[in-house]
Amino acid sequence: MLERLEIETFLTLAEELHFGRTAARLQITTGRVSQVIKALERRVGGLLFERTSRSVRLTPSGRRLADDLTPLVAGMEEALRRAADAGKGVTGELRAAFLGEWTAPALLRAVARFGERHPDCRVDVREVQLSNSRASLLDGSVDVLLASFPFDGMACGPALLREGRVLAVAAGHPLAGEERLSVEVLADHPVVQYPQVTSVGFKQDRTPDRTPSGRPVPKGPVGGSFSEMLTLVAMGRGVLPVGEHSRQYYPRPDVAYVPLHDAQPIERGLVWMKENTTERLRAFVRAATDAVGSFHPQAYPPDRPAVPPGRLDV
Amino acid sequence: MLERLEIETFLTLAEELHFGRTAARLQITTGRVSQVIKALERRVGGLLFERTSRSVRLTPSGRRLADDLTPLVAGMEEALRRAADAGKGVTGELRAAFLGEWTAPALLRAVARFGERHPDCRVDVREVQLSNSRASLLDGSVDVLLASFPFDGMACGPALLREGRVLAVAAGHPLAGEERLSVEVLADHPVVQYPQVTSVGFKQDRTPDRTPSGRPVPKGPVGGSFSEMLTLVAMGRGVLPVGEHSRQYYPRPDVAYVPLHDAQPIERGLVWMKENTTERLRAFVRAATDAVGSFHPQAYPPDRPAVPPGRLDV
DNA sequence: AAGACCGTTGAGCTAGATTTAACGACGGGG
DNA sequence: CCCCGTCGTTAAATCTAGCTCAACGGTCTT
Repeated sequence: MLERLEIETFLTLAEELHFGRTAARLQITTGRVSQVIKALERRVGGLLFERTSRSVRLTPSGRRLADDLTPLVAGMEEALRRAADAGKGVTGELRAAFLGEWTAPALLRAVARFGERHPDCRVDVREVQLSNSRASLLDGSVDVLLASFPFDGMACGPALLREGRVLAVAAGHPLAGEERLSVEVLADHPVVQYPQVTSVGFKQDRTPDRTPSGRPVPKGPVGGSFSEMLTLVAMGRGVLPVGEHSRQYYPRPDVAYVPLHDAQPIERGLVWMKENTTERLRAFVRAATDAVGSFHPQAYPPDRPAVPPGRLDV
Repeated sequence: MLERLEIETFLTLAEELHFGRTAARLQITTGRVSQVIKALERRVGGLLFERTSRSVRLTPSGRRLADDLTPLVAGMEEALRRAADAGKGVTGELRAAFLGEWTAPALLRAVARFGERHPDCRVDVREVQLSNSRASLLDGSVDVLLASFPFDGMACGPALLREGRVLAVAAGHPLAGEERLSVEVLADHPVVQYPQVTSVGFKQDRTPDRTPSGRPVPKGPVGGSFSEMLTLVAMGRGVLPVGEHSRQYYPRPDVAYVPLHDAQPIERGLVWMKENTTERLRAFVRAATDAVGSFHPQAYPPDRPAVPPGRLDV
């Protein structure tokens, strides 16, 4: 028997023929992919891939193994699905939530797709706030949540939404007139801070304490909610990197949005407590991925073109 | 996808319907079996086994899942075997060794069975000594070894040989006339020690430093080889617990063997470096298991009757 | 009533999985 | 021609979660 990771790594690499993309899809590092494939090859006693730093190709026995394994994996997932159906695992109820109303359409698309596939399962959709998002997962009042990555301590699926970042500044701010900015400017202005309840990883992503070049970022005042934070920006108390969608969803005459051309995109996707990763939940994640398309973690472009947030009508 | 351990645990339990035997076969603890099955059930969303402390039964969905999974696992192993064949993984050469000539017949049986299944693979059989057994695996001059458990730091297959223990004492020793003894007597006489090169786990098993009740065992002189150790016994320098086979293979007028009625049996099986667990090696372990029968770790009786060492003619 | 057997549970540890970072190979562009 | 960016590999460092251990409660036997 092979380990799950060995099978998944092998089949993914056989499909992608690229270590970096394989790693991104499996949420591991390229080093790990290399190790796993190598171990598999040592075990089998022959090469499965011919690879240079320039190309990756299946060997004949590699192709054969991939062809043999693919239907078996499909069968295994099918068997599991049947067991979950029989055990009422994909029926019953699922509580899904979104965080920030502009993401609701994406979630509703996922819910619709899931509903087609599993008509027996009731899905509850609700909204959570920045302040209670974590608690709602922890106390079980929500099973799965569409939220920004990273969401520390939770399991997460692939990214479903991706958008560029813009810097929110007061209308009269010296930077307000710029065409585009570098994230390096964060070192020169106080940055409004997210509330305490949000996770360190999240804050680090949105309001890093250092610029990429290592310069410290001055901390501005803390806001309790997103609109409160925007108000602080409008008052000139600080600047705030936000997602592009804010332009459309939070147009304010007293706030200007300037593109940050060298920032990593913001990614959003489904998160849940890994302690209760049920088959039902997996089915929902699959439905969501199929319904809205997915991105693999930064650095490797998606195979299909990005779905612009604005076009996400249900 | 399921983890390998989940699949194996589930299928083994479905077959054994007993947590203890399942754990023994998989070389894990019953607690782990319980955890894994529970996790699987949580994931599927329903019970797979109905169990009391008295009985374990498959539920309908459990039976269904087992029936679905079994052929898939078989297919996976078949695919792997084919890949190994194509990649020359089960051809080439395999170096197998025995430790103590009386175990040679068992190894030769295994070699014969393996030869039938894999005529393309040349098998070299050789003998190693207590003193160089570990080194021969480490330096790659031997791939797999039939030796006593435990063999620290090496991977091992199921036990293939099992025998009771007897205490070797000098012919004139006060204990020489006894019918049977308890291992507790070890506390009352110096015990001849195995050479330094053997592993701590092995020495602990053969010449423990405490009796089961916790009394310290006095250490006698160290011998460099088995016959040297027996000579020390004959000289009255100490006693030595050995396997029953010694009666037949090391009959000495100056040494008496007295059964230890409450000692765990000595187990022997194949050991190898887990860093190069190749498909070829696995095939050999399977062949050996099929050829000589296997025991699962102490405590749970084997399904088939033990093959007495004396009957192991090739 | 006591004891043997069995599955469960939670705390705790350690081995193994995974990451990190440095490296060498390979092409393309200036 | 050389430098730079991309890519896969590797060894060492890190840390997680897989696993064991031990205590427990239930069940059947004598």
